[in-house]
Amino acid sequence: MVLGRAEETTVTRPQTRRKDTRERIQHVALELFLERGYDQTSLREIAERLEVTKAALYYHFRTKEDIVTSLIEDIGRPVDDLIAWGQGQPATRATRREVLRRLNEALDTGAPVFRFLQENQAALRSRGSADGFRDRMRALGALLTVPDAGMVEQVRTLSALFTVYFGTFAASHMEGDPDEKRAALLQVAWEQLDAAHGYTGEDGE
Amino acid sequence: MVLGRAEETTVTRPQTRRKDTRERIQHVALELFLERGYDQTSLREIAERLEVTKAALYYHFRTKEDIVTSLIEDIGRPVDDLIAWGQGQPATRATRREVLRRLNEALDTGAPVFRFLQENQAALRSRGSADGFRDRMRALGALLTVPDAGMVEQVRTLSALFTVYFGTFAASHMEGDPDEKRAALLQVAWEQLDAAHGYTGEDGE
Amino acid sequence: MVLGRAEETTVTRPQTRRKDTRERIQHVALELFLERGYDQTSLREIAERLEVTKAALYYHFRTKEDIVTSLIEDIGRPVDDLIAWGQGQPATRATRREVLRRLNEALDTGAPVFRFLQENQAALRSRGSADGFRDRMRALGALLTVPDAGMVEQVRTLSALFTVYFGTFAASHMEGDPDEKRAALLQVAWEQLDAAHGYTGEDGE
Amino acid sequence: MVLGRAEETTVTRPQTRRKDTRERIQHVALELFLERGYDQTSLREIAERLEVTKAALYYHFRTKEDIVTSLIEDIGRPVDDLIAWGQGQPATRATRREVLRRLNEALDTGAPVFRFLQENQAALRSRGSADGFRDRMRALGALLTVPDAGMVEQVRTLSALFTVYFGTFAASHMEGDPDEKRAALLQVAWEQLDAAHGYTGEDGE
DNA sequence: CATGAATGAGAATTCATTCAT
DNA sequence: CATGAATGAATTCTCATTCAT
Repeated sequence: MVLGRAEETTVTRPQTRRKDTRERIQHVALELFLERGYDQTSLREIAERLEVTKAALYYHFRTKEDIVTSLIEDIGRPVDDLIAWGQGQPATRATRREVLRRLNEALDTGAPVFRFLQENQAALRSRGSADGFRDRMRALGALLTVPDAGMVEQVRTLSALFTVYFGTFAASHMEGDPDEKRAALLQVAWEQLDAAHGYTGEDGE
Repeated sequence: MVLGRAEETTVTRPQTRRKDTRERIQHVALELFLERGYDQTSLREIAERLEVTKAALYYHFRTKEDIVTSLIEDIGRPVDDLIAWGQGQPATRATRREVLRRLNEALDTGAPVFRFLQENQAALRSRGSADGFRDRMRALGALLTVPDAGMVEQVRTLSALFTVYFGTFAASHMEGDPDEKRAALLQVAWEQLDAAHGYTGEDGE
Repeated sequence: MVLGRAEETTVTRPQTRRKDTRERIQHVALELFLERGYDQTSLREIAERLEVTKAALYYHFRTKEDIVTSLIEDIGRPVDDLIAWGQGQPATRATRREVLRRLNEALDTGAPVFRFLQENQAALRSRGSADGFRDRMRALGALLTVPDAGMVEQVRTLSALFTVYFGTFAASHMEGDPDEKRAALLQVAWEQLDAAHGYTGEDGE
Repeated sequence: MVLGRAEETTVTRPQTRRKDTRERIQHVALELFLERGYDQTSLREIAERLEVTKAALYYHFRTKEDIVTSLIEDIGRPVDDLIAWGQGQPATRATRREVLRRLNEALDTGAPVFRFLQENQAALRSRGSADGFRDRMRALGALLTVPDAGMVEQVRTLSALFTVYFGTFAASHMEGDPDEKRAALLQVAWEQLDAAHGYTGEDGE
């Protein structure tokens, strides 16, 4: 988008030994993984779009899976941090609201990778790449509930999580201002959270 | 060669196939697609698990994609019916509740295929197999909203749909009676629906 | 098409679905392994010389190593039989002589495979394919010695084994009648055996 | 070169390389060639075990084959000297005995390289690296025979050579004192030599 | 209905080698 | 002396698909 200007003059830079090849690979790989799916995306395609050779990819990543792993790590860390933070806080309404708010925020940044994980679950499962991810989602869920919650309360909590999580993906297909949409997701999720915990607005926790 | 005659008395089950082979293929294919992902599942594996040859699969299905298509059709029809029914009804609270109730029900039966679609989105997209599915989800969403709804109301509707849809998958990992879980999902989704439409329990629509 | 009679002159029979492809692969593979070494021989080359596709090889053998394994088994069995036979016999001079005689004979038939094993030891070791072979040689050696033999006696026995074994390979580069060469190898080996066991021609065992 | 000053105080051994890097490469290469075979050993592995980069190897050796060539030359020269010496001597019993004695000695020193050549014959043949070696063995054989020898005599000579040559490798797997084993090999080989030339211990040559 | 044999295309990966710095 | 980044060519292997029998 804001690239523009410099773009035009550079036509023949394939030879330019770049520093950022590793990141460029991650970027293009994610792009293609989203377009065509993980399994459908061959390293040849990634290399071609980058105008390097397949072997160059192998200089930077030991395997195809390694590329995916590096991608996941980048977004896994923020979520891990969030979980760690949440576990260190008292289990209050404020904490739960903050957890959802931060998740809502993290999803905004890492949306493409999250979507990739979401849409390629089966492909990644066999490779164990995304298994850690499922655990993280469960940990987040745990932060939002109370242990002795009834089934309906649990579902309401789950529902709040889904609203933020899946809502982010669905929202990208909806019209409207992105920030406004995000805010709406969070608001609704918060309502569900309050419903789950029987918070009516009168009594605090 | 000299089979014929002895056929009926045969004790060795290999012959048990015959007419229902087509369904057995669908069954095993779905099983493997869920275990290892669509792309990761080769026809060889399907054939092996069925104890037939690859070539035998080609007698029943023209291509690998055909298998998936047949699978989707089986569950697509119920959803199509649901959509058609919904579109023929007045846009009342009762209709919307019934739409969710039927979806909740349909998911119970067709859960494995839905999950397969869910987890293999990326793999199927390229082949156009599941695109029709996304459309169906959108059509369902449309049945639940009103045209001039605000963003928050839309999100609440979406949230209701997610609760039923994703909740079904998540619930399979939760402990508790399946029927009770299903009922809880529907109840929460209905609440969200009412919230989306500002229904307070006093005035009907 | 016009196969039958014309068979001999046929130039274009690639399409003919043959029965003996498996054996033809083994044959050509061994040929190439001997010419260029195991690692240097690619499946592409084997396929080309056979005028089939690489994939055809994989129909008949699961891996490249499997080809080698199948080759070794063919000659391993005769040697195993020989060892088994030897172990069932009393440890007399006659038995030892017979062991060498049979080895001399087996080598004549399986010479190419033995030579292949001999010249590709390092290449095969890592794959564990030929390890069983080393064991067999040792077992043969054991059949020829007595437990309490002195070092010099052991060396003489070893020497007899080497004469038959390595002599067969070296002999192929020497001029002269093959049968006569084989007989000479055996005669010398027998002499060494007698020397090893202090047999002078007077006293039997 | 410009290292100098800091040189002495260095504690971190990585620098310990320097001048002897070439030899260290030869050493590690031989080690790996023996462990995994020539073709199976990649320059990457050699570099890794040496804790240098692949490119560093190329500073010392033009190609992978050059490494092997340098290795062979190191042991080829002693054998060449031995051949030259033998050819300059009268074809007496004493000369032949001395040839075997020196070979026995040379094998002791250069055993690993000899073994490498022995176990990688096929891999090296295609590259012509070891062909010179086969010639050398033949030249040695020629030094031990007389031109008009009968077949059995020739075999006995060959046998003497094999005893020293292959015996050295086999002996490394046998228990006992190395020097004693070597002596035994030479003794037996000498006996075979005498047998080949009809030397009974009465009449000299 | 089903199989045995085969193919053509393409995948991931590895290797020896190069060269600007 | 040595490295980091890259390449071109090859390799093993897998897959969906075909077809004569």
